[in-house]
Order: sequence, then structure tokens, then C-alpha cells
Amino acid sequence: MNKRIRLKDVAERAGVAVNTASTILNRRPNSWASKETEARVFQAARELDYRPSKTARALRSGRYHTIGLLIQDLTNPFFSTLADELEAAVEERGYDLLVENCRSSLVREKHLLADLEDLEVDGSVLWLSDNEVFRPDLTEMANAKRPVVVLGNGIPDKPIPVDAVLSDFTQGLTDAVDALCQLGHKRFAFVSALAEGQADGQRPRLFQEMLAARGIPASNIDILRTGHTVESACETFANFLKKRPDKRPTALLAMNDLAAIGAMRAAIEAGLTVPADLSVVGVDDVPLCSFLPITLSSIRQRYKKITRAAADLLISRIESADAAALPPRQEIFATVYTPRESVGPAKG
Amino acid sequence: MNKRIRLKDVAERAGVAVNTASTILNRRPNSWASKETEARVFQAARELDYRPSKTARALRSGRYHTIGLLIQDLTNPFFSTLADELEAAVEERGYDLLVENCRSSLVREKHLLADLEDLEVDGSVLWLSDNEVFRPDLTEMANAKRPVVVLGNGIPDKPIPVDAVLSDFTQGLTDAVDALCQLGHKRFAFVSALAEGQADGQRPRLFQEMLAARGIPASNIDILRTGHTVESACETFANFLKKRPDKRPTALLAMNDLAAIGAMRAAIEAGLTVPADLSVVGVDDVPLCSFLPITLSSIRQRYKKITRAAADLLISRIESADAAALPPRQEIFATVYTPRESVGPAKG
DNA sequence: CTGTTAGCGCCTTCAC
DNA sequence: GTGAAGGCGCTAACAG
Repeated sequence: MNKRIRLKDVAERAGVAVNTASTILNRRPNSWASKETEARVFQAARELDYRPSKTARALRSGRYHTIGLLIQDLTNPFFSTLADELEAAVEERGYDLLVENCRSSLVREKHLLADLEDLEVDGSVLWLSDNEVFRPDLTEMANAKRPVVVLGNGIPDKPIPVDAVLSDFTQGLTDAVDALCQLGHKRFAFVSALAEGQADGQRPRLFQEMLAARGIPASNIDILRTGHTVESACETFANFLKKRPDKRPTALLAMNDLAAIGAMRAAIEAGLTVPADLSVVGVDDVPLCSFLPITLSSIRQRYKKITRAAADLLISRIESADAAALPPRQEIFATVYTPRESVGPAKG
Repeated sequence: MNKRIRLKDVAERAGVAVNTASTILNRRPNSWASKETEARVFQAARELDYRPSKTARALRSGRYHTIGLLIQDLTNPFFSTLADELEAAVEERGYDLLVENCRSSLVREKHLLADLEDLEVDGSVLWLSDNEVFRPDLTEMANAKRPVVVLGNGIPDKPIPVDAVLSDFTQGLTDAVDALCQLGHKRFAFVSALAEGQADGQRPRLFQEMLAARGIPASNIDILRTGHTVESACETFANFLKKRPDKRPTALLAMNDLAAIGAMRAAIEAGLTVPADLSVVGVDDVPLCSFLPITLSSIRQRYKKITRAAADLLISRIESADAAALPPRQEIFATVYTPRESVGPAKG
């Protein structure tokens, strides 16, 4: 059982003092060491396969070289893609990513958020179930000068008290609604996929308003609330089709792609054809959309831009000398309607 | 900026010594403290919202209450589901999960594996790209008495030197092949989805042997090698269909569900109908399979059983007094062929 | 450049 | 039950 190699061992082997070794290995600027001793130290480290203890370093310095990411559901391709991209983005800047997975439980979310305070990370990126519900917590974090970036949809009336990167659905939704109306659709459904206890958010209302502006009365729009899983979306829509055949929509928008896939499946099992009998539009545009047997139209969120912006905002705040001085910043990315096979003209 | 609450603060508030507070809060058995002082300490901790520093604790004790999980690709639903389940399993036992994502890069995999040695975790679960390639590393870990569980497919000839939880594909594959042969299929393709530099593994050979046993000559089987993404599987199969129409299979087995979905898409774009012109079988049975517009037949791995077994093996090794004494253990779970819409009788 | 010293927060031993 | 002391591995400040 060979013991762990410590900085001291490296220093001894190189014939220098520990602090010299420390300054050299950490490439601190004010090192007066000669090129030659530097080389000796690096070589000693390499020969011994020295790996500094992150724990000790963190305890001493209060820096962790890690950022936290809170997400709702790791099994949702949207979030796993997001985590993947963010990891790549922060890694380039020398940070590890620690994923905190709520599993669509509000209780767990509250817990994890509270844990973040003592969680040993330099900063966090949060995709909360509802930014308004957690506004008090965010305000508290802002006051504590904790580096935080919030991700999410929709531009709130009151500005968010911390840095934020948001998707604006008006553009994507407008284009989707325009397309559907031009194709002659008159009766709509919105599938709102929610975790237990989660509120609707802005999208159903936005959807209604946009349709209203195009002459579709609210009575022609059904808002279906389902759980966050594919199964749940499938079941809910299947039930609706069975119980209210009179209200069968010809076009359906879902809160995310998983829900859209579930609803599309329910339609197929009910004997409908997509898109002939029902047009389906999802949200997020997960990579799978373009490869489904019936490709899924979707309103794309700009993953790469979002994660890059989040990484930039967060790390600049972490590394800036006086992060306190920086006011909350906000970046907004438009969404893009991407039509595919699942959308077609209304029958009739 | 309110300072961090330390153990010392709790002790002071409760009017006890730090070591007393430590023994009480950690519920050490040989505490001679009275119920009353215990209560005082707990209350003080609660009032101050005391959160012990994991870093300090880890530095002192060498225990991290964290286990690492190395996976190939977080954006693949198979791995994200695996991570999700494993996280749940280890959390019950008081451990956090740290996900190390290779992003299907062998270079990154080697890197992360090397990092594991100094990565501050109590043990790790590894889903490697190839257990044979990493056998030397595994042997080294075993010698270093590092708690490790390997996950994967196929039962190796030489036993793996560390604990292992494996999926045995013979059962699932046998049933799938039987089903396809009974449906009259004579010409097959296998889509081998691999990261760059990754070797085929046992499955293509197993597939060939099983078909041979049922009278299908190797000349009737094409093995297509594609990258690990859906896109790549789709492209590869599309090219094959275009370039070799003479060798068009009536049944296709893919190395995983993503590849199956990609191949199915290629078939559809080539004007084929699934399953009338082509039957498709995936592997893993990710939750989405049952909700695709054409539901995907798949050979299921037992996620829950696998992750539970891995957690049990790993944690028992971590917590056993003399883990050194335990010989490498191996658990094997059979796979289950799950037919769905994507499989049907051969034409003709 | 060296060597010493101090301390991050916690756990553990030891005498009392 | 107390109080002091040592140390996990590292960083940082100091005088030399």
C-alpha cells in the first residue's frame, strides 16, 4: 500500500523547499525561481506522479474549482444535454461540474438548494422549476454575494436578483402558432408537463394570447396538465381523447419534447395519424427530434449559447476581484421554430 | 457576510467541549453524554444551522461519502437513466454520486480513469468502453485495494479482477434471434455503434453464431460499424442502403437503442416501412422505446437490478472492515427480449 | 530562493 | 464528561 505522494515529497526529491515547489507547481506569477529549478520541480512531480489533494487545497484556499448545476430531471434528454454542454464549457475554463438532480421533486429541489449553501462549489447554475417561487432564495444568495446563474424560460416582470440566462419563447412560439394557423388549424391543445406541485408558468397563457390574436377563442383551446414523464403525457392525452372526442384538437403543443412524444404516441394508439389528423409541436428540440420515425417539430432552445453564456457569466463573477460590485446581468436568447414531419395542414 | 458556522460555535452555544459536540453529532456509539446534553447540542446545531464542512471532514478522515460513476455518454438515455438510478441507490445509503462523463472519447476515458486514483471518492462504479482494454488498470486497482465495481456486457473468459455486475445477452439475444427467424427473416444487419477507437465487443460475434446455429450463413449478415451518435447510425445505414441495395436486410439489430432509432430513421427516409420492409431491434430498452411513433423492440438491461447490485457490492466493500479479504465478486443479470411494433414477419 | 510558522475545520487521543 | 494538542495536505506570510 504505497502512501499518497505529498507536496513535501516532491520538494524533497527536487531539493527545494515546499513553498518553492508550491509556487512553481501553481505557476504563481511572482516566482523568482530559475528556469532550472522549475524544471527540476516539474520533473520530480512527474516522476513521482504527484497529484495534489483537492481536499486539502480547497480547505486551505476556499476555492473548489467546481461549479454546481441544479437540474430537474437527468433522464430528460433536454437536461442531460444541457449538463453535457455545460460540463464541456466549464471544463475549458478549468472547472469541474457537479450535477445536482432534483428528479422532478420539489421537496428535493428545496433540499438541494439549501445544500448548495454549504455545498463545496465556487458557484452554481440553476434550472429551477419556477424562478418566482424561489425568488426569496435567489435574493438571499445575491445578498450573500454567492455566484449564481439562473437558467429558464420567459422574461419575468420583476428582474431576477442574480445573473440569468433566459430563453424567450415569444419568437419561436409566434412562428409555430403562425404556421399552425396558416395550415388551417382551429382547435388546439396544450400539454403542460409539470412536476408535482409545479405551477404552469407563462407558456400556456402566452399560447392562448397568441391564438386569441389570430382569432381563436379560448373555448377552442384545451390545457391539459400532466406529470413530467412521457408515460404521464401519453396517458393524459389518451384519456382526453377517449373522454372528450368532441373536443379533439387538430394541433397540439407540448411543454417539452418528451411530453410531445408521449402525446403523439397516445394519438397513434387512438388510431389517429400524425400529422394528417393531428399536428404536434414540442419544445426544446432535443437531438432525437430529427430521428424519430415521425420527426418532431419543435421550438428550439439554444443549448450551446445558453451554456456558454452561463459559464461566462458565472466564471467571470467567480474570478472577478470584486464580484460584489457587478450588478445582476441578464442574457436572453430567442427560440427557433423548427418544423418537421409532425406538422401538416388541418383536415377538412 | 456572516461567517461559516463551525463545530466550535455549536459547542460554545451548547456549553460543551468541541470533542463532546463532535461525538454527539456523529452519533458515535461510545458517547457517555447524557440525553440532556445531547439534546442541547442538537438544538444548538439546529439553531445555528450548522453544516459540517465536508472538505475538512474528508481531509481529516479520508472518507468522502461520495462514489464516482464513470460513463461513456451522458446524453445517451441509457447512461443518464443508469446515473439516475445509481444516484438514488447510493443516496439511500448516505452517499453522493459524482458523474464522470467520458463523452465517448477514449482519451478522456483514460484520463478520467487515471484521475479516479486521486479523485476524492470512496469508491467507483465504472462502465468502461471495453473491460479487456482496461484489464491492467483494473488489476492495479484491485491490488491497491480500491473499491471498484465494473459494469458491462458479456461474461469474460478470464474473470474480472474486481467486483463486477454484468448483463448477459445470450438469453435476450437468443429470444430475439428466435423471434426473427420464426418470422421468416433470412437477411440481417448488425449496427455496431462505437466510439472512436473502441472495439466491437462480443455482441456481433454472438449474433453471428446464433444465426449460424439457425442456418443463416455469415454471407447473409452485414456488420455495419458506426459512431456512437444517432446521426452517425442513421448516416451509416442510409449509405449502406443506397450503395448495396442487393444486400438489403429484412431484419436489423443495433448495439443500442439510439443506433436502432437512427437506423430505423434511415430506413424510413429510404422509403421503407417498419416493420413491413424492415424489422428493427435495439438493445438497452430505454424508457422511450415504448413511446416512439413506431415502438421499438429491444433487449432490455435490468437497470434497477444492476444499479442496486452495484451499490450493494461497492458499499459493502467500502464499509467492510477488511475489504482486502473479500475476493472479487460477480453478479450477472439476464437480459429480456421485449418485442414491440418494430418487429414483424419478413416479406415474401 | 530557503525555512519556519500559522491555520483552513474537523476528528481523535490522552490525560484529567 | 472537559480541555489541550496533534495532524490530515496544502497555501501564504514572514524574515532570512
